[in-house]
Amino acid sequence: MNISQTIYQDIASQIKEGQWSPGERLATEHDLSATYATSRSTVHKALDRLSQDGYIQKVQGKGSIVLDVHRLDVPMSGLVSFKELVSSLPPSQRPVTRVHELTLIEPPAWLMEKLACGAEELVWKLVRTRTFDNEAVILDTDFIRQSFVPTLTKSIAEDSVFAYFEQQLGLSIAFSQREMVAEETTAEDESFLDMHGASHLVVVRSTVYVKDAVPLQYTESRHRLDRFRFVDFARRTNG
Amino acid sequence: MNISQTIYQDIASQIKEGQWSPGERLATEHDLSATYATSRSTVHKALDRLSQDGYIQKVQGKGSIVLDVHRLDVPMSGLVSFKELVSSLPPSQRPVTRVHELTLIEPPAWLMEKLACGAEELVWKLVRTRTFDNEAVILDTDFIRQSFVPTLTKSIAEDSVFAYFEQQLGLSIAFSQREMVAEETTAEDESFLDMHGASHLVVVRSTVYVKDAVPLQYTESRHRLDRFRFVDFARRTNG
DNA sequence: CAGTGGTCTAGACCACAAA
DNA sequence: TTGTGGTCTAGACCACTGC
Repeated sequence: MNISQTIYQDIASQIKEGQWSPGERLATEHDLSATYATSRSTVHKALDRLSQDGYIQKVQGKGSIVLDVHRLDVPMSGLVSFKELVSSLPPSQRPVTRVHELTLIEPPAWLMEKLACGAEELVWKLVRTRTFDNEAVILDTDFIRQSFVPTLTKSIAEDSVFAYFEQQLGLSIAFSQREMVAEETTAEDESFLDMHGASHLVVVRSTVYVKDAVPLQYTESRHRLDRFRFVDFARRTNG
Repeated sequence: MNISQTIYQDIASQIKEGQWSPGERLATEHDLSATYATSRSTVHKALDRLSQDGYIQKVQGKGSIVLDVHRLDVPMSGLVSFKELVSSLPPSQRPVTRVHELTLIEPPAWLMEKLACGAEELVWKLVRTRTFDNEAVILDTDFIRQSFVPTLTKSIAEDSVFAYFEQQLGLSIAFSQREMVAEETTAEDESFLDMHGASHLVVVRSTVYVKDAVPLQYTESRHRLDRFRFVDFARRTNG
């Protein structure tokens, strides 16, 4: 763990645990560099990230002000896997994941373009529903390149494919591009989800990349409108 | 303008203009520091931001790889005002903004909480619709603290309130918190928007803060489903 | 092995806030 | 005026890539 990361984690958890009240000022960068026996640049970098992530607000000439962080809602911004997201919920509210299809397919043309792969390369097709309160409300379809993920099982798919990628396969995710739109309900939505006659749902389409900007996975996640929620934090950057 | 910002802008515009193909490698940080007659740290910071914003992917031991940036869609991520967002569209597709209400009100309790203001402080209520292709599809309601914005006129509201805040009042926005959900159509939506009987819309609620984490404005933006679109880029952070 | 980015240092000067 | 964060420097060592 970096010095910078350590400082970030320390202060972030202090703020999350309520050791700082909103409006209070953190120790100065100068003092923190002494506390952690490091240079001010290193402290500066840590506080920069805290500011980017909404924990503090830095004010030149004044100091670093602790913000109100009851944004424990759904931190869907950033790269958070479904499993991580779910583990922040109380057990009674956790969803059930059901695997409906797990097959190797030959990618159609549109998918070959999304995944930048050839026709000879097989792709895992994974269809899952997420059930909350006995109602299936999210339909996820993943397409994963077999050249990166040779084997995939139902039990992995019921748990977390990302955890499997990172911990078992050593595949580390570099970044993702995501798009959200609302679309009309299809027959497939009707058959997998408890739609109660709703005419639309929110569709999140994303491509996940490993390093070197190589596409690993393309996912379409269809959410029933009343179960959709997205929270975001945007800062005005200095540099 | 910073050295770091200059480097960022230079390379970002080169990539946007297509001077680099996806997959190409930028000059090394060492070479760039010579080119811009600066230190490697400064170049490093600039490339870090390019990587955060999805222009490049940095790979240790290898270099900085240019990514595919046809994410010219709607860069709603980050702090982009409606006016900035619109100016990226061709004139034929630009919306018409109509001001329906511009009044000073006494804030109700829920709003006093959102804006952290007292009952004696008046608040501007601004109701606007955005019309695309002769259809009103977005209904925006803004609540703005009069203590920060003493005067507000219809012509400013038809243009851009953010530009007015920053350029005329010297109020600089520090950050914003935003939430998106889908909700049922109300009678007010029906009266202001061309809903064509749609039962739901996407509601984006946001609070905009100036420095010191002081709330300036609370906004509710209601989008007809078929006109809603959100694009996002998430990187896996290193530090 | 050489070359790359990742991190860190010890110090400098500047812009801004508060007294 | 003092103290804060913002930026930058010149250099160092490390981790990783690719030959």
